[in-house]
Amino acid sequence: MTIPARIDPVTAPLTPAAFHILLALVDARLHGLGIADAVEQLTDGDMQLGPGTLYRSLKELAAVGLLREAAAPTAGDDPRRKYYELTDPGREQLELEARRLERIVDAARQRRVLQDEA
Amino acid sequence: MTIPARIDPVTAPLTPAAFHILLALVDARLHGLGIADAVEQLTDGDMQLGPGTLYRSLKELAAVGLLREAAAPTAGDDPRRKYYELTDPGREQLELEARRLERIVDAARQRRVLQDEA
DNA sequence: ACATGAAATATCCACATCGGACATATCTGT
DNA sequence: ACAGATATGTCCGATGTGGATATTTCATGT
Repeated sequence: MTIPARIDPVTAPLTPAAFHILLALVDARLHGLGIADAVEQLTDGDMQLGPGTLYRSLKELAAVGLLREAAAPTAGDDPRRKYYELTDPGREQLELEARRLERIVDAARQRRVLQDEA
Repeated sequence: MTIPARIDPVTAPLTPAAFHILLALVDARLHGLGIADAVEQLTDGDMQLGPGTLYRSLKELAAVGLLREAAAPTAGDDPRRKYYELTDPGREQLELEARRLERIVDAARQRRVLQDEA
């Protein structure tokens, strides 16, 4: 399973894959492939989760309690699907990581790397 | 040397290490360890470049022309130091990556992941 | 009802990235 | 001259990623 060594809430940089998965689950309960699709849309196609990264990440994120399996949102749903939802710690970590990225973008702004565009 | 496979300007996500190195060089000509220090300050200690990542990244970034070696800024400088400066393509790539990160942060904001703080 | 293709989950492997250990050379201060 | 700090560089093990592949189950057309 290779449980991630760092659950340390202070340093804890989430992997890009983990971050995007959690972000996709903020306001929607989704299943594996639904998450992959959501992530792709969310990033304008920049981030494409292969099945390897996708299911490994889901397994590990569930193992450390940042998300959990959840019941299907609708009744007659495809029973093969496994739905996931964010946990409270998951949302915390997501927020931490988002702030970390925000600081990076701010640093780039301070150095005028992001020019204004039309 | 393992020249990076992707110099593709469209998709081109810079590695975190490469991004921070280029960012550190935006308004300062620095040498290797100086870059590592700058990156650590820039990220509030989040990102610490080990010598492996540092010198490997510098070599590869120079090889693909995103930065170049430059003369020492001051005269009586430690001759062991190798200074680096950004190239125009380097600044372009930096800007692209910064924008990519900005989009991610925006997505997080839209989903109200970043709560206001005091 | 049945065959066919799509959807969904899951595993395996090869590759890229990373950080620390280690090595070597040179500078600085006492 | 000596000791410790500074600086660059290489090597290796650990981690993260994506594609190929496998397997099962669902949905669709005839």
